[in-house]
Amino acid sequence: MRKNARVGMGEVTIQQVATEAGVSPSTVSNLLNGRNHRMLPETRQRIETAIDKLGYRPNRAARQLRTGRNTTIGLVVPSVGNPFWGALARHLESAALAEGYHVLLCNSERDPRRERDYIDELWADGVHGVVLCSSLPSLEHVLPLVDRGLQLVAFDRTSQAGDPASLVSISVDNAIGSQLATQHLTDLGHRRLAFVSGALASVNRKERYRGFVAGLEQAGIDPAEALRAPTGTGADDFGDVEASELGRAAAAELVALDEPPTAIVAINDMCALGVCRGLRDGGLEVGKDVSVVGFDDIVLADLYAPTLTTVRQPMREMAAAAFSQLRARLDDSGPTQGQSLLFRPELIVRESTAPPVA
Amino acid sequence: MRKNARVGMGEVTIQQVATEAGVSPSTVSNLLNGRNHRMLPETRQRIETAIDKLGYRPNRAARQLRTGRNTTIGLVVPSVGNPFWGALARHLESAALAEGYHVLLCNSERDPRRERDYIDELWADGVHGVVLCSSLPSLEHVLPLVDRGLQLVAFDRTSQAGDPASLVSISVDNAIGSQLATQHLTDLGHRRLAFVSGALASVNRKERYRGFVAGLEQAGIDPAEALRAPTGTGADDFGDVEASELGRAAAAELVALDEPPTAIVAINDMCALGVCRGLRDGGLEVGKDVSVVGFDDIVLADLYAPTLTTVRQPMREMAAAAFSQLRARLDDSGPTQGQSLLFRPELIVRESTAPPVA
DNA sequence: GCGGACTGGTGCAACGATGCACCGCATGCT
DNA sequence: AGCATGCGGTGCATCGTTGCACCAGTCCGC
Repeated sequence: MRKNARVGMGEVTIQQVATEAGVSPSTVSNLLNGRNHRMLPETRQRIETAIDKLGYRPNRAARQLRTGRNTTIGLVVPSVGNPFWGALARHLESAALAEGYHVLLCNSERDPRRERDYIDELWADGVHGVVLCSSLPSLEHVLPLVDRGLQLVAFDRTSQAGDPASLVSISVDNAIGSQLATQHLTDLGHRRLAFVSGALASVNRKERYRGFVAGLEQAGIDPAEALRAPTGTGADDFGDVEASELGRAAAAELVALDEPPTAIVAINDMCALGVCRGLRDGGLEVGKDVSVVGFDDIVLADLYAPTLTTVRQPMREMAAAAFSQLRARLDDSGPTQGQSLLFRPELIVRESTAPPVA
Repeated sequence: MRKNARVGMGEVTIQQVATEAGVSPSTVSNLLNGRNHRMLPETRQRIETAIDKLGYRPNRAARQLRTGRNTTIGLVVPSVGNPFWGALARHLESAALAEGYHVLLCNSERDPRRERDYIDELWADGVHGVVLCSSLPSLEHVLPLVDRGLQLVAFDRTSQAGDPASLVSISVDNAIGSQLATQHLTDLGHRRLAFVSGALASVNRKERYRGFVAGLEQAGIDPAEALRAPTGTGADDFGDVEASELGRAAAAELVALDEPPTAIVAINDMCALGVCRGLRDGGLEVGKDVSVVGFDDIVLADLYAPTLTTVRQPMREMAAAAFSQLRARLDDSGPTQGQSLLFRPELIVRESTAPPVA
């Protein structure tokens, strides 16, 4: 038996496998790492039998220490409590699993300091590839590690001028998405629209607003006449539940106007759900008195009452792309050039939008 | 400079710090591990300066290889895409972070094989503590590793007779929760209730049903008269979005009855949302014609229209407990006894429940 | 019968951090 | 003088895996 005294400790080592199979550890290692071109089939067989019998699993820490490689990637999101990020986490993990990679989960809670600390920790863990969902316009807080070789994929954030050269950016085309949403509303006959969002602090929020404006212009509506809510939102309006609270407050504001909008474009689905709630509080019926469009197409969009018209982000594909980009850079270890992937959004029409009543 | 040729590789070692500070690696290690009772303040200072200057972070792989310890715990959930599990992931990660631990995320997608493979992988990674959210009544598929020393916390699953002795179970008291929900409905005057759920395959589903029955009995209603939907649900009805689909189908069934129920207890919130949708499809108004109660209190319960009356699970506290239990067992490395923690659920009354119309 | 190639493996020195055993020196006690 | 004790550190073997360098044996060609 093993000499280790602790209850049934079962860390089987390559050495034990080697002994069991009557070969040297090197040979076992060779087999494990596919260097088996010059190995007798019977030797191979013996080793495999020994591995099965002992239930051997290579120790990752030792392997990583030796090779410097590893099969863990980091995922930094504002909060997995938010269904949108939850969906990303799920699909990313799924893509990673298919290639034998693992995902280390980090919730930044939208705190830049936490975001940065996490990336430091990941680096210390030997994680060299991270999918970062940052709300911050600048990535300078992680630049030192990128210089040291950290591979970074920015998700839900288009690339910016100051970004590191090696950065990969993955995002839906926010402007187009918003424009599709807006166009859908104007096509239905709406002329009095409102855009609901917190401060346009992040890149993609700005883009979405840009798409909204473009959509209006296309329909011959003066963007200056369009509404923005909630007003006086220069402050920190981040958060998840908060997004819906914000939508609700915005809706309350809009309802109180002399001439309320007949259609509302919300910055995302959570916000849109809040808007719906706020409208209902104000005695209006969504999908009848007022139309509402969201963004993201989270699971609940199709569950809500009324079901929510929204702009879908192809999450599965985007997550898969994030992983494969990361993986390619991790493997080749060559100084690959950064790039930007913009996915095409899709308008999903449901019940929350309809022609204006008047 | 460093001899490593790869672009600006920045893996600073303890040796470099030692050289920089003019001491031996052992001394640096001593400081790092709090063995600094016999160290000149100035020596300590020199080392700290060197660490800062070089931006040194201990290599976890090396540390783990040497000590056998590590600060990563595993989390296996059916799917983080589901807001309920997303919330758990978030809170668990938060509790772990506070103590310097990390969370490795695994989506089992409710596949027992995947669940087991993941736990194997985690073990190979040197992860000795796992929070497992299994839908399976039996844990035998992970028993071998538990015997080898794996610390397991079962979440959202009360302990069972066949469970390993060291297992910690954390769950809300499902029976009480369901009973509270049912009692709330009978207090409102409802006499004709239905219970909506997929197959009562898991432990907590059975418990919830038991609470429902208990609630009925308490109100002097014969449980035999209560309805169950959807009918003929012996099969696999797992999944997330599926839960809502199931609720919707069940609602359709119930609406079609000669004497439809006036109140519905759903197995969880996602299911309840589906029920609401199905009722709406059938022309009934939730919170007026029919009352609906959910379970979990996911974020969307308070956003839905109408807002959902539900039974809240104290997720933050439960997640914190899961982590601290795990941590205690990981640190002491003593053969701690297993235990079962049952949290008190709380009924959250919102708009989806009201007295019956008739 | 000697160089060269091939075959099926093995030896060994790392990777970076750890922590026990131990060191030389000074001081105290009897 | 003789021994213990405290101080501020250091030396070294070790964790499990890896992969280059190397080896002994056989076979071939000239």
